Amino acid sequence: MEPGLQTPAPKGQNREDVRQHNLSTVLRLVRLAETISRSQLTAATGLNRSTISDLVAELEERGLATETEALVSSGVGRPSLMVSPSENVVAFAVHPEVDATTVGAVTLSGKVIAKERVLMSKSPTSADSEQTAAKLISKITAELGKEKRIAGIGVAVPGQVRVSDGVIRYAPQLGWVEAAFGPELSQLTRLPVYLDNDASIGCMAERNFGSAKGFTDVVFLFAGAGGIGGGAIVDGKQLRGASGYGGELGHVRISSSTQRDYSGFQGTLEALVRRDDLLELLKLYAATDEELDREIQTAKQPAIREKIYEQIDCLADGLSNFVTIFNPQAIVLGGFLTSLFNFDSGRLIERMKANSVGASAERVVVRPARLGSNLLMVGAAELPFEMLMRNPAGYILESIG
Amino acid sequence: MEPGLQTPAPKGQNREDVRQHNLSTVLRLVRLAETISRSQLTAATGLNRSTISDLVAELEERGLATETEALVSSGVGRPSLMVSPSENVVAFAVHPEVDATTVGAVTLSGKVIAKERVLMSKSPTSADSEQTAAKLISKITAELGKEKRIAGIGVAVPGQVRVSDGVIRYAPQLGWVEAAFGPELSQLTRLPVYLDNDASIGCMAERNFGSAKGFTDVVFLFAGAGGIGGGAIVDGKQLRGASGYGGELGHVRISSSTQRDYSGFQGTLEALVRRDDLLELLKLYAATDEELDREIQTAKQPAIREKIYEQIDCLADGLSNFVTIFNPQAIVLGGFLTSLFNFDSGRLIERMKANSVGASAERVVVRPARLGSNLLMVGAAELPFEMLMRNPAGYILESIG
DNA sequence: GGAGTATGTTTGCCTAAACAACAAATTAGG
DNA sequence: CCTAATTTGTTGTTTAGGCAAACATACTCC
Repeated sequence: MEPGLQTPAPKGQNREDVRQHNLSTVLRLVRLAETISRSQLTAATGLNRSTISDLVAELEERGLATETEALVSSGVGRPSLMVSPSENVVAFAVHPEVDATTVGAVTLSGKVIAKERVLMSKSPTSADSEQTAAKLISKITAELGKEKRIAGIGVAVPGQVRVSDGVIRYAPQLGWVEAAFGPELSQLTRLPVYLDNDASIGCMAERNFGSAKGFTDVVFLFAGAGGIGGGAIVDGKQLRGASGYGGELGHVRISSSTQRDYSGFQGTLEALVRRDDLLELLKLYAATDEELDREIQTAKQPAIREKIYEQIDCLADGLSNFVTIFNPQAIVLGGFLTSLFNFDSGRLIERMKANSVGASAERVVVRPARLGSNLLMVGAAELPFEMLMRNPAGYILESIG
Repeated sequence: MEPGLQTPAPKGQNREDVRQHNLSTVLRLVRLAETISRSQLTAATGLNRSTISDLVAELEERGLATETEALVSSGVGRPSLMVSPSENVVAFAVHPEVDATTVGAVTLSGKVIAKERVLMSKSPTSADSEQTAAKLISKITAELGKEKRIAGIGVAVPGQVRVSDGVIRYAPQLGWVEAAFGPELSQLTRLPVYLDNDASIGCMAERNFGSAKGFTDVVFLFAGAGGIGGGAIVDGKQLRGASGYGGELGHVRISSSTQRDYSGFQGTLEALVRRDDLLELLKLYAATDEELDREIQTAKQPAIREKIYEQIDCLADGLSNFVTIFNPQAIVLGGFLTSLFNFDSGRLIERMKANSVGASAERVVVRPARLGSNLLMVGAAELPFEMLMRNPAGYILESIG
């Protein structure tokens, strides 16, 4: 074995793991379908009727799923019982930004049942944001029914995260370096805290509940004030790479331009597709995405339209590369990129297909993101829910009070 | 569910699957280590001593592994028995090219025990190559000992393959379109045939037996006469994408240059890093990789050195993107790219790191490929071996005679 | 050569999935 | 409305296969 090698880690499977795997599979299917009959579960898993019965019973017993009678009959035979994810299992989502901190409560079924946003003084420290988040969490907790149970906290970080220990390695807009946000928030709230990069979280959210629901191979790009973030799902799993920093699609070089992006790289997607450039041309300062979108869709001035087309072309070049590399089923565009897409999706897609390997381009669909302002809430909550789903029987949910 | 959606396919796990999974895990570990003690297997898998004993016994019974006594003792206690992959399990590798067809026989342990190359008349049809391959296979089979058993045939295709049905979709250099190479060769030989793109196969070979052995996240690039092929291993698995055409890393656009690659795409890695350009400058025509390498390493003329540096820089830009996207543990360079690497690896790596996300670039290693002329033989044989390893108890090996 | 230690082997146990038989709830058809 | 056909849920039994414990074996160290 050579140094630096990660564990080969094809761990053996014992009997308990089988149960865990099957519970996990069933719970994932239930969440994916929102509501699904027991007979559909047997068909989808290949497990025996009685085994599904047993597994669903265990999920129900643990408060993770609920069974109801079928509303509409589906033909001949005894109607099958319907299974849904429990509405009483909740996770908190935290999104620290430079001007505000947002906290939400999201159910296992993906519904945002509470959301609070607090404006922050200029450039908060990591500790500031942690305390604000902790306060909001305790406030929201107090308003939740006693029957709810908490899976944990997920944090969407605008920067690089060391997923292993929950430390924010570098968040340029916030000015945080090596901030122990995860461990500290966990100490404040006495809840398990999981962190990830905001773009990765958005990608997962759109895959699980948005425009790319159920797909196994997805590319996600999001443009906001801080540049372009990206994420990819490869064969059903988030692309992370060896140390967890993979999928930084905004920093992919697509041109010889010397224009730099917010991290200083030249000719990258982020350097060439810039929300700020359009805002400046439109003389809009501090506009929301909605305002910017209105201006773009109704733009008349040739100079502005030309700039928009230029950006669409650059975006298309970036997408070409991702199609060639990933051969995805879907590409999801969020934030400001949605405006570019809506302005002339035909041009975008045509140019994308012209410059990518044909076999891969044939089937890919390009779509705007669907989750809007709930994107990061839903996605961040997926972090603790993912932990729960990996081991439904072993994961400990915190009761309220 | 929406049309075009792939099966969510989180299949349930029944009892037999556990046995299959464990046999598979053990066999993979045995192959990875070449020879490994039973006690190391218990440690690596987490399975019980008696379970490992049982699993190894089954592998031995099926002729997939052999047990020997330890040669050197490893300290206190009873010495553990050593397990190795069987030398009697063999797969054939086929590599059809425009001027020749090569067939090899490779053992489960990754040794090439026979190799035959037949020159072809100008531009053979798919049927020509199939027949040549079938003849070589039967010739080699006759020379193999009767105790050998055949896992099947793997074909390394210089082009796009529809892995699902073994049809070659498009092989530009050979001029084949929609050629049913797999089914037809299977009919001729009465053996199972699996096909894949040559670059993907090279990637897998270097990961399993070469410079990237044991790594979980690898980028592989190979430059030959036909351009640049690439492949990636993501989280231990070959990157394929939704329809199997992913990982075409040579066609990734890295510059605004209008120079076209062999598939007509502008500004791609393949368009800018060209073996042909150097051959022309060096006035070498039809040189082997070895000859070209000698000329490159000893190049004195400024014009030539400048061209080499230019290509190194372009290669570095491509690698930057792959580092940013994949955050791999290793990048493996094969064929002509090895010569560029050896000419000035410092410059290559420095420029690569300067233009990629720092956190990902920190740890990546860049290495020349190690398997040389056996690359595609070893890699193609992995296709049937992979099938065997997925289900060691169920996969049928053909006896000779 | 005896103590200590790690591994191989054998036996019975236990978990969880499969199976079979039966009960229940629906549709279809007269 | 009643019966047959069909599908699903439920219950008790069977079985595969991993695990633990007890014992045997082969090595090192003193």
